[in-house]
Amino acid sequence: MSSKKFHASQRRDMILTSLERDGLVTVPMIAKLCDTSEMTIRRDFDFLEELGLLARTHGAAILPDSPSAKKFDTIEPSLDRRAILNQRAKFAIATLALQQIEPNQTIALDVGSTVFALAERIKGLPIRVFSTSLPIARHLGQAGTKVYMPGGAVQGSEPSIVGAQAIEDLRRFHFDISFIGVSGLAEDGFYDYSIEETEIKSAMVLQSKRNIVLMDSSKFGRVSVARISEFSNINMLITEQTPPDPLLKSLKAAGVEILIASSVVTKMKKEFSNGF
Amino acid sequence: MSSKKFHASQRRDMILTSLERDGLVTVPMIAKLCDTSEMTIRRDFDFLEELGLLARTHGAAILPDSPSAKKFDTIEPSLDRRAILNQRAKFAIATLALQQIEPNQTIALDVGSTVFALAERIKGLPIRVFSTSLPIARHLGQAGTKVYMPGGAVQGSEPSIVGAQAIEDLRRFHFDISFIGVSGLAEDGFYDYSIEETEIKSAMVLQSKRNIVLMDSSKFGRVSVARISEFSNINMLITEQTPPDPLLKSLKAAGVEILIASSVVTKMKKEFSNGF
DNA sequence: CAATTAATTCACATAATATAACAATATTCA
DNA sequence: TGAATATTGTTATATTATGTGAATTAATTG
Repeated sequence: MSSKKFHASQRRDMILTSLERDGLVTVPMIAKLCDTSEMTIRRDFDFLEELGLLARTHGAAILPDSPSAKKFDTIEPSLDRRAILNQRAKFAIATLALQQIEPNQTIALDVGSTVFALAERIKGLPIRVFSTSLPIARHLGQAGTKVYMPGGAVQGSEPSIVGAQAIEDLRRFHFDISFIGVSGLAEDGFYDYSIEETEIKSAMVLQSKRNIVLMDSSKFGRVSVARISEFSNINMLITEQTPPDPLLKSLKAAGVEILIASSVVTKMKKEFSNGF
Repeated sequence: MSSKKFHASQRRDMILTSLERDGLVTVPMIAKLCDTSEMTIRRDFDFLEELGLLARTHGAAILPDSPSAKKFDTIEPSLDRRAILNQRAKFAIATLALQQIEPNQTIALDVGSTVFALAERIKGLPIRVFSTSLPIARHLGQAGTKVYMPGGAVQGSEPSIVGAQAIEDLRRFHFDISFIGVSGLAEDGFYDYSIEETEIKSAMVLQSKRNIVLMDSSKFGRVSVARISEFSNINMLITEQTPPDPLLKSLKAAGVEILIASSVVTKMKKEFSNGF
């Protein structure tokens, strides 16, 4: 009868389909289904795990615990991957960040995967959102939350709006809180590796009552190309590990409040503890 | 007997047709079908991959994870599917559209999957691009082509910028050509199903020397909520099938030039026939 | 906590497929 | 037409995917 050898892509399709349907697949299951050796299926599992599309356990493969990664595969691969990496930490950071927001405030969201994690949790809330990030605007727009963007240019690796026009547009807005993503933290301030991005971020900071930096600990001590802001303009830093001593001292000296997010996932009664 | 050899374009057509039908084609399959060597088919696969019409894997070729489809629609798989099916038509339309562009022009790109197909082919060219579409801006930005966007709001199902601010920003620009995507064509003009979108499109039309509508034939005779423009403002319509008679007559009466894209895949000497 | 069993990894053999270089053929165009 | 160009076919070589069985690791149980 039909010689039923499938190609790699077909097998992987079948794996993902079964996985979505049943929530769990075993190696022998798929091996029989595809009429192939178990080793091959194991290698397929490895491959799909690399992409974050499934998680392996002993004896089976299950859905990955990455809610954002899978559903929104419109996200840029690079961002996508970064987001998966420290997803737990980012989620915890976003949770703390969320608690800083109050109803009917106007919030500015910068670019970056950590800020994106916050955007994911923000949807549907009664707030006004402004962002320079294309993925964030798109994601929230799709979810029914209106997002305002400045005009300007999209250019370079980051999917965000930059340039003189964007900065000028920004000046017409005022925010209750800006959430800033950064790529470096040194003793004299926060850094980013793109000059265009830092210009925007700096402008954003100036238009906000409060400025909160979101960063995961991997960026501690990293100095990038350009400085976004001195510590004195930043009111709060939310991260998931205590910064090393010299940095900590500088931050505290400048009056930056520091929140450490515990990555332990706790169940919350409501989406908010602050009365939303 | 009929061991007639096919021409390259015929083979490529057969490849794409098989691919659309089965979702996967192998080199030996097509080689037998076309009575030609496997090497030739591999070269055809390479060629079609370059154009983004298929994706190669070891041992087979599969549907590309259609950038145009995926990026436009995060949730609905059925829509996704349709986009893949019409991909060839969109590609052909985009090819003709490309030939309307000349070096150093300023081009406005509207939203929609057909316009996105054009954006995909535009990258790297020496032109200035303006767009209200988030996916297009992002895609081109990533590819190194700078894109200007208006400020405004992102809201609703379409990932694009709309609203009063966007329209105001638009008025400061002037374009050599606007490429407009539409969702309906009736005897009295072009239509779209979102009122916000039509406002933007109309504004865009007013800022352009030439206006070119890109649409595939599935939209013929479909009337949506709001009219974008009368025919008289549109200079050209590019599609892949001749519109039915009443429409055709109205279009011609209004002086709209009509280009019918042939979906036969042909090799081009250069990326452009118009001297780029 | 061994002892057992199942699952996984590893290393290697083999088959399938891809690539590169060049020869042969067809096509184009002056 | 004949030279120039592009396409196709052939072969040898490299790369990749898969299968097998032994060695290793993790879970289970008495």
